[in-house]
Amino acid sequence: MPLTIAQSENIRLCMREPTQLPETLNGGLFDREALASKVPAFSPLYQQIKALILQSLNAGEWKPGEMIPSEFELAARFQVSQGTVRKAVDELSQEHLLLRKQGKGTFVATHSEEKFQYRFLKLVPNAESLSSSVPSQRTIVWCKKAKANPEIAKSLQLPPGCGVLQIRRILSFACVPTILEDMVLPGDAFKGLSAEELQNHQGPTYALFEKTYGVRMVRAQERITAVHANPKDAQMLNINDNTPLLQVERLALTYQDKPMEIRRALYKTEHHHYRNDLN
Amino acid sequence: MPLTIAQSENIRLCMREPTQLPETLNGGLFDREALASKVPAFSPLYQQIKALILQSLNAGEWKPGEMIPSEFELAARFQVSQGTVRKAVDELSQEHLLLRKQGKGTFVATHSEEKFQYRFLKLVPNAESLSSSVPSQRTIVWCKKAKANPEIAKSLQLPPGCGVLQIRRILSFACVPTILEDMVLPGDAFKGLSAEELQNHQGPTYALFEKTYGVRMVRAQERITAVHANPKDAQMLNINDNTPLLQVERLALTYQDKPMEIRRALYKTEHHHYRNDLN
DNA sequence: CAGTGGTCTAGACCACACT
DNA sequence: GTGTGGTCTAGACCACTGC
Repeated sequence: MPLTIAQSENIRLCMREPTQLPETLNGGLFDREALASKVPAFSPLYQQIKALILQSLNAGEWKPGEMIPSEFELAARFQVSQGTVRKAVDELSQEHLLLRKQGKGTFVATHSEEKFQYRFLKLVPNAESLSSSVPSQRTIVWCKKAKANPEIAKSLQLPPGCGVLQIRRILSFACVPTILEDMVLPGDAFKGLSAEELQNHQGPTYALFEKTYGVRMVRAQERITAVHANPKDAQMLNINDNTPLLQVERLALTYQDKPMEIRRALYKTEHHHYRNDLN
Repeated sequence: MPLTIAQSENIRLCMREPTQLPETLNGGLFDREALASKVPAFSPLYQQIKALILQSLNAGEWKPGEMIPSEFELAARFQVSQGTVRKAVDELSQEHLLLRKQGKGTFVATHSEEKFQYRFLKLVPNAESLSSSVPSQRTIVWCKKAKANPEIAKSLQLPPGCGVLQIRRILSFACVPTILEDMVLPGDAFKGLSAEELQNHQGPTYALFEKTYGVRMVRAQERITAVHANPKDAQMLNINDNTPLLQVERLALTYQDKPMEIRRALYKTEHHHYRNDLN
C-alpha cells in the first residue's frame, strides 16, 4: 500500500526536524532531543540510529560478546522501520563493532572472538603453513607507573604529567623472540593492571582490556619505518646491533575515536613479514 | 501492494533456478545460462548481478571513467528490482571498482581520479603539512625485456620462461630520492611499453596502464620487511650501505584477482613512513 | 515450532547536477 | 524540469538456529 501524503510528511519531518515530532510511545527509552544534540541535525535517519547504537555501546548498555536487541525491537524503540535499523547495523558490523550471526542475533564484537583474535597484528610468518601466526610466548619485562611527557599526553589527549602505565614485553613465535613492544596506557582507565595479570591471562591483550577494564579498541593507526635497534633492545631480541627492524608505532582508539593506547614495537623480520592488503 | 503468491513463486524460482525462468524481454542483452555457469547456482540474486556487472567491466563494455547505465536501466536489463541492483553496485563501489556520484550517475573507477590517485602508495611524509605526499619526480632507470624465472612465472601465473617487462625507477619527494622500485609485468599485456612513455606520462603509472593498456589494478597485497640496501641500490638512493630500509613486495591484481604486476620497492624512511589504518 | 538475520520487491520522496 | 543517486517504508518470503 502506498504511503499517504500525511505519512510521507511525517517521514520528512522525522528526518529534518526530529525534535518537532509528537511524543513517541517508547516510554522514554530514548530522547530525540539528545539525539539531535549528538549528531548533525540533518543527517540521514540511519546515521542517527547508528549514532544512538554507538552511544549505547559506549555507555556499556550491551557488553562485548552480548546479544543486542533484534532489528525489529530496535526499530520499535527508535520508531523507524526495520530496514533503516538494518542499514545502521550493516555499517557497524562492517566496522567490526557488531557481529551478525544468521539465525542467532547481532552481538557486540569482541577481541576474544576466535575469528577476530589478533586482528590488529599484521606480522605473519613467511611460510604461513609452517608456523603459527599467533605468538607462542609472551614475556612481560615490566609494568610500571609513570608521568606522561608532553608528546604522549598530547597523543592520548591527557593533561601533561598525567599518570600513565608503561608496559614492556617480548613476544616470541616458535620460541624465537620476535617482537619487542612498549605500550603506554592512561593510568585512570587501567587502574590495578599488573605485570602478573598481563602475564597470566589467556588470549589477546585487547581481550583482557575489554573484559577487565571495559576498554574496547576499535580502530588503530600504524606508522612504519625501518630502524636499527639500540644495543639494549638488540639484546632483548637476541640479535646483532646492526640488524634492520621494522618500527611500528600504533595509536589505538576506542569508541568515538578516543585514543587509549600508544604502542611502539620493533619487529624482527627474518622469518616474518608485515602483511597488508590494499583495496 | 503486497506480492501475489504467483509473484513470490517467480522470485523464488529466479533465485534458486535461474535457468528455468521463461525467456526474458531483454533482447538477449544477457543470458541467464551464462550467469548460472559463472557463479554458484544458489547465490543471492544481488551477487549474481554483481558478477554480471563485473563481467561487463572486465570485458571492457564500460571503460574507466565512463558512466555505466542507471540503476533503473540495469534493473530492467537484468529483470530485477532497482533495490537489488543497488545492493550489487553498493558492494562494487565499496571495493573501489565503481564510483557513485549523486545526481550524476555511477562511473567506472579510475586511478586518474583526483580522489584516488596513488591510493596504493602508503608512504607519506612525517610532517604531512610540510611536503607533498605525491612523488615530485620520477626517473626511469631502465625498461627492458626478459624471461620470467620460475618464481616470477608462478606469481604472475605465466608459463616459466614467458616474456616479461622489467622496469626500474626512482621516485623522489622534494628532490630527495626516496623509493627505488623494480616492477615486473607480463610482456603480452604491455607490448610496446617503453621507458620514454613511462617517463613522460602525467599522473600515476596505474592510470597509464589502464588508459593505454587496458589493465586496471583493483587490489594488491604487500609484504613488508626491514632490510639493508646492497651497495649498488644504496648508491641509487644516495645513502649509506648501512641505512635500514623498508622492503615492500607487492602483488597487484586486476579484475577477477588475476595477478598483473610484481613490484619490489625499497623505501627510505628518514622523512617518511608507511601509514596503515587498522579497522 | 518460533525467533533471528538475509534477500527481494515496490513505491514514495529527497538531494543534487545539468540544462 | 528531468534524470541521477540517496533515503525510507512496508511487507513478503527464505535460511539458519535452537527449543
